[in-house]
Amino acid sequence: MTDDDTAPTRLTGLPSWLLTQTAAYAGRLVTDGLASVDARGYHFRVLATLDEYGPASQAALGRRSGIHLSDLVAAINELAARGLVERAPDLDDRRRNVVTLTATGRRQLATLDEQLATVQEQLLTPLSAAERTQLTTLLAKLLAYHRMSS
Amino acid sequence: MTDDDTAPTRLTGLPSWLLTQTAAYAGRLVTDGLASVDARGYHFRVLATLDEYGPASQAALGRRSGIHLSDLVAAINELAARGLVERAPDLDDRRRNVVTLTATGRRQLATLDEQLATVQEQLLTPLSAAERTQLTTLLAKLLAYHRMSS
DNA sequence: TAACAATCGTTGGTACCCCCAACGAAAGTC
DNA sequence: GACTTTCGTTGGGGGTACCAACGATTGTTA
Repeated sequence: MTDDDTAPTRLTGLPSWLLTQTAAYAGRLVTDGLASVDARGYHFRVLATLDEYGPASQAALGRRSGIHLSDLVAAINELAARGLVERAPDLDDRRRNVVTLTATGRRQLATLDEQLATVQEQLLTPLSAAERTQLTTLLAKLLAYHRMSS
Repeated sequence: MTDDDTAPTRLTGLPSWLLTQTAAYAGRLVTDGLASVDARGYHFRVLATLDEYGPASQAALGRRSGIHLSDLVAAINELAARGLVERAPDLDDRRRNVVTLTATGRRQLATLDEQLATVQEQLLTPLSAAERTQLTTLLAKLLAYHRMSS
């Protein structure tokens, strides 16, 4: 019956397959790591963006974090419920909300940073330091290209 | 207002972020490419697995393609509805179904192969030939490691 | 200034991939 | 014969990503 459970070469040869598969493992590690501190990917992305660029409207936040506006609403709701973020109406432009990182949010961000550092180590374990920079360089190149033409 | 729409360095520095983001682009290309010939990822994976290993039970198919048994049911339903696959009860083991690739299915697989080849080209455009093999080597290494310890 | 266009936040829905729990039916094992 | 395992199936959930539409507000411009 040859009941091997190894993948077809049709798949293992495709770069897109390798990418999405490894990304799936990476995603699982990230999701689990963040879940252990009651967070998920969107939360970190929002907090990190706020920390780096300062308070912003949801629209600007979405553009910078790459999160869809409609998904951002729920993410901010969850963050606000946890007291990590504050959402207040913008007095200068009454269409907007101003989202601000709280002190608690900044502490949580530090926790998430640690968690994610651990995850990176788990993810890249089999690679040498040189290989890791190789990988990030190549991925960054791909990302830059596709970010441009979109 | 500095309304740049570029991502925070907090994110761009994380390998897991680079991976999942590039994978997102790759996934979009794959999804669109396959959708243009009325297919999706699971379909290709099933067809390719059948082509390489021959007729098999759904359980074996799931193990080899990495598709969850519960998801495989729907995928085979869709493939069978398109006449690309045949599902017949196994006479030797009446718990099993034997899934077989049809001639139409084999032709469709060829079409999908072409589509995906195009996608690989789109995906890897900014990389040289050497860089492409570098990338696939690194990804394969990561994948092998994480497949083991799971 | 009045009409039009664009932006912002929100809601609700879709798609894909991945995973889990449970079940009846059929096989294998002791 | 009881027990366990496998197989196919159903139903559900979660996370990421996207689209369409809407009221409200702002801007542009004729």
